[in-house]
Order: sequence, then structure tokens, then C-alpha cells
Amino acid sequence: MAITLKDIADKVGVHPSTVSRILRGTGDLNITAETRDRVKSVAQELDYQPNELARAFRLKKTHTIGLIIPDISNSFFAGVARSIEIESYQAGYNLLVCNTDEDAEREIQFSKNLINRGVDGLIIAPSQNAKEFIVDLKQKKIPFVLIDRNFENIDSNAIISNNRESAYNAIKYLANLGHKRIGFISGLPNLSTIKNRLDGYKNAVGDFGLDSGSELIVGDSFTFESGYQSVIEILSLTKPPTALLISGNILTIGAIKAILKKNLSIPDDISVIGYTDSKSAPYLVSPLATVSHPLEEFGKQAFKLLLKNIKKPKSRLSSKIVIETIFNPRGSIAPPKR
Amino acid sequence: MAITLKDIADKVGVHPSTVSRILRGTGDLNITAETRDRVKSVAQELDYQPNELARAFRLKKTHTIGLIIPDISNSFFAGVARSIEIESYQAGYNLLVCNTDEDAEREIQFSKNLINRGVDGLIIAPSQNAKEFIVDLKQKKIPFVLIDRNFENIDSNAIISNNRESAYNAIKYLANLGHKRIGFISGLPNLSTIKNRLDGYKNAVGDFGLDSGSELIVGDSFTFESGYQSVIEILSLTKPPTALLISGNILTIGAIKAILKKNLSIPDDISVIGYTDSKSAPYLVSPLATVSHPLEEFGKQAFKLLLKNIKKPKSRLSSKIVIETIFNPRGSIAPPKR
DNA sequence: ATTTGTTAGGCAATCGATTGCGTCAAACGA
DNA sequence: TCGTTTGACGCAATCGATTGCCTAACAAAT
Repeated sequence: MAITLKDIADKVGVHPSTVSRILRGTGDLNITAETRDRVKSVAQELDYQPNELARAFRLKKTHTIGLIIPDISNSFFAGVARSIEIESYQAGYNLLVCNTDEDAEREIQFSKNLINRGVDGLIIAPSQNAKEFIVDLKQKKIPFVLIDRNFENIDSNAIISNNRESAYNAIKYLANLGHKRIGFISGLPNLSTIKNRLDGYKNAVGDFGLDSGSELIVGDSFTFESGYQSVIEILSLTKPPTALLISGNILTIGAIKAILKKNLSIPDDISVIGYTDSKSAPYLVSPLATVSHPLEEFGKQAFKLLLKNIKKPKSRLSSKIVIETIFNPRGSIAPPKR
Repeated sequence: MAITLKDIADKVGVHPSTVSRILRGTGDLNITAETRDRVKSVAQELDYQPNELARAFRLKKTHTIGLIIPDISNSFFAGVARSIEIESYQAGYNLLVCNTDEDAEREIQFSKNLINRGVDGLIIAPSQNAKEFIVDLKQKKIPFVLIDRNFENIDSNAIISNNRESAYNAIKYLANLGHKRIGFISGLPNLSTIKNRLDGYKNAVGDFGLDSGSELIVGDSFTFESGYQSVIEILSLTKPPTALLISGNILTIGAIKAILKKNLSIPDDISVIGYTDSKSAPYLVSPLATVSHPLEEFGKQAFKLLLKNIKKPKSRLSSKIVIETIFNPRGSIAPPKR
């Protein structure tokens, strides 16, 4: 069907290997200018398109990278994916996207599959039970970079953000406003991301002498429902918090629903800081204060690091890059009423 | 490096072709139960992983489909992509995602590239200048399905929504509330999607005797900035509209910014209906009334149709499937003040 | 015993591009 | 003039899996 090197070779009267050398321009390997020109012009005339599949097979290089994330429809991952795609496009790579829904089993399947398909590398936002799987990947010597989440005691490339600090600072901000009792709405509790934020929260609670107690820490997933339920729960305490730090964007929308359901208003009755900014955050019921991730930076760094690893897999040392977040104080936070 | 059929064959003492036949289970082609078992157990023991690249090359079937969209970080496309990915995963297909930023040039590059990589089919949300390119695709006989947008006079598979009707009904709703002067904030004007919505708008304006005039139709792209500028512009008219129909989700956020900037309130000063619902729409400054697309349905139908085309490319007839939208009246609409 | 079948699996080509090595001819040097 | 270099390309193997066609061996039938 499609035009092959052989078609060109036949038409010009040379050998396919010659055509390959000319079209690939591998140095100037002793080819007459005339032959070169004829081959090139015939290639153009026939609109030759190299069979990338054959090349990939032969060269063991697909120029494809796999992106394994929980959910592309989450704006955080969508933003990162977009940025990765921009970078990869510029570098001549394509992006295979897989969604795990935070399921480690699926994650393993995907990565096996992607590796069998010969991806040159992987960018992964691992689920919380993926530890062994990551170890496995290392042994297989597949270049990979973790994003947003990583694992202690496992040395791997990773792009993460300053979760501990960002949470600490958010709580500090609330404490400075006079809040004494602040709730932490958690996501999947075993993710490094969440663990670190919780750490930051706890440190700040300690440092600023705030109310502590396990009843102020609720939630165990990133869903809208979880956000809603968690906040209903925490607001039903005999002594509910006057402010919330919410560890996820969809979670935050669920939380807002709960707050409205309870007939409370933001920030008069309760202050809210949400993790991960979005275009619409400033235009929510109350302009939402957020901890914002520079998503482009995330993607850019992740791809850059991956590419470095693909280019020279020899380098044994892996890098952890910490991306600084930005705190956006907005109308959803105010001093407590009482 | 990796285990190949030959490795298994050598270890068992049979020919690679035999191993292939056994592992692929192509009927029961006269293989002793004993041989079969030994091959299978050795394959398991060595953790054989078929080289999908080699298979794809040999079989001319990559089990990969390309998704070409303007921007994965737009929640509309992210939602559709997610749905497509779920479907494709279940069918054993992987998804290569490319972002065009509404650039036809890029679109062409991507599709060439994807075809060279041997994708089995394409799902495309074409940019407004992609007409010839689509014609080209047809000639190449690559299975493809358009989503969200299509082209008149070009017979191709497409999953679109009932834009004309949804716009008509939205305007009708506003007219019934008493609005006489309604603005239409447009996106890229040459997209079928936008043209149809505009048609619906104009029909309704005619049918219900509303104010008409080109000054009530503004905007020419889907960006936040465009939404902001367009609405600033339309609200600066000597006689500004009392309601707006906004043809895009990010556009709508920009529009809200403009409305706030003008110190107006929704819906007291102006009613707003936005295209494409989102999780956060009900929790915006004013709960946003939306025309909502069942994104899962979009993705599901698109993949299903594509798969049908991949499975039997003979069928010459192409299908256009229209997905019904849902109108969500919310707090952002009210009767006009005066 | 010879023919005819059938079973179980081997052989080799193939997909398209790449690449190390070989080769033929012209050119060059002594 | 003859060997040697170099320029310009051809040859064939290779990547791993698949598949149409063969074939050896044994069985059954006549």
C-alpha cells in the first residue's frame, strides 16, 4: 500500500540501503550528488512516508513515552499532561496516555503493556500501593520519572512539590488570621503527597498552638463525594473547625457543596483553602484561596528529566526535583467570627 | 534482553513457530498436549512478554488509536478523552494523545505522524480550517471519527451534539423569562459547532421577536481572554444585553470576570448560560446555568464507531451520531430587572 | 505390502528499515 | 604499468513474530 524504500530504490535504480542512507542523511556517506538528488526527488514525488513502525522495531526506539496518571479528567493531571505533551511534541515524541483510577493493579498492567510496546520511557503519577511496582521498573532499567508522588526509601527520578511547606504555610496563614481550630480534608492517605501535607499541617498545628485531634483530619480519597462527606462530618462535630485546608481540587468542590448544604457561608462561617488552583477558582461562590501548582513547570521538568534519562541511561543517579507552589490568598479566607 | 519466542523454543526444543501457535492459541493446530503444556510453562517461567512492536509490525495492527484534540487541559476534551480511554482500554487499545491548539497545520502533522506510526484509527476534534485535511484522510482510508465538530458536504463519521437545538432552547428559556436582548458570545466562528449554535440563536431571536443585531454577537476564539474582552465589549454597548449565551467553558469564566469587573451581578443585572457543564459550575459566584454534554456518551460513541470502522473497513457508509445535550437551569438566570 | 491419511511440528519467507561489510571500478601514485 | 587507495554503492543479515506450505513418522485401509 504505502510507499517503501524499495519502491523508491526500484524507481531510481539503486539499492534500498542507499535510499535509506540518503534519506536519513547519515553523514555524507559517499553518495553522488546526482544520485542523492534523484532519490530525494523521487521520494518527494511519491510522497514517501517512512514506516515508523518498522523503524521503531529495527532501532528499538519508538519515540513514544507513556504517561500513567490517575485520571486525565482531573484538571491537575490534565494540565500536567498538556505541558508534557507540548514538550514531547517539540522533542519529537508522542504521548501514550493511560488512566489508572488510583488502582495499582491497573498501573502495573499499563506499564507492562507500554513496555511491551516499546515506549522509550514512562512518566507516572503512582498510586499509593505501587511501591513494589516501582522497584520492579527500576530493575527493568526503563527510564521513568514519577510526578506529584514518590516513595520514601526508593531512589527514583521524581518531580514533586513542596507539600510539607505549602501546607505549613497555609495553616500558618490561617493561624495568623486568628484561627485556632483548623480541619484537614485529606485525600488518599498513603500518598507521599498527602503524608507530607499532613506533616506540614501537624507541624503548624504544633508550632502555632492550634487545636489538634484526629477528629480534625478526615477523608481518604480524592472524589467529590469524599469531599462532601468529609466536610459534612467535620462540620457536624460539637466543636467544628473555623477553617479548612482541602487536599484536592475536586475534593474542594465537594467540600463547598457540603458547606452550602450546612447553610454556612465562606468565609464568614468558615475559611477555606483548597489545593490546586484552577481558572475558575477565583470565581467560585467565594473566591477560593488556593495552593497553586505551576503545572507547566511540572510537565516541563518531568519531560526534561525523562529525556535526559532516555538519552544516556548510564547515569545511575536519579534526581528529585521539588517544584515550589504558590499560595493565592483570596476571599475564601477571613478571620474567624468569634 | 527481553525473552523472545526463540528463547522459549530453544529451551523446550521446538521451533519458534510452534511456540507462537501455542501461545496465540490459534485453534488447536495439532499440538500434543504435552508440548503445549511445556511451552506454556516455560513461557510463564521465563515471564515471556510478547514484543508488541514486532507483532504490530508484522500484523500491521498496533492496537493504538490517535486522539487529536485542541487541548487536553480543556475540561470538555479531557472528559471526552477520559471516556475514550476507558472504552479503548477495555477493548485492548491504547491512546496516543495530540493537542493542536486549534492549529490545522499541527493537526496535519500529527495525523501524518500517527498514520506513519501505524495507528489503527483516529478520533479527531478538527480545527476550523481542517476541511481539506479531512478529505485527505478519507482518501487514505484510515478509519476515523470526528467529534464535537464536523464539516458540511463531507461525508464522514462524526459524533456531534444538537447545537442548533440546544442554543435555540437556551434562548427560548431566556425569552420566556422576559429577556428581549440577548448576547451571544461566540467561539471560533467557522466551526460547525459554533455555526450551528449561532443558527439556533438566530432562529430563536427571530421566532421570539428578540432584539437582533450584529453587535449582540461577539468573540472569535475559545480563550479566557476572549471571553473577558467580548463581554467587556458587549456590556459597554449603549444598550447592553440582559442575558448572555456563552459558547465555551473557559470563555464563560472569562465572561464572569468581565461581568464582575463591570460591577454587575449575576443574575440580577445579567443572566448567563454557559456551554458545557462542569463539576464546579453549580458553585460559581452564581450557580451557572449550563448546556451540558454527556461526555462519557461522547467518548463511548466515538470509540464504538471507530472500532466498528476498524473491524470492517469495507462498510462505506459513515454515520453521524447526534448526542443530546441537557439544559441545567441554575441561579445564573432570572427575569430581567426592567 | 503398498497406498493413502493424518498427526505434529519444522522451514523459510515476510513485514520495512537499517547497517556492517564487501566489491567493483575508476583514479591515483610510483 | 601495476598495485593501491578511495569513491559509490550493493549484499545480506537483522530486529521478533507470524503463517503458508512442507515433511517425517506413524496409523489405517485395502
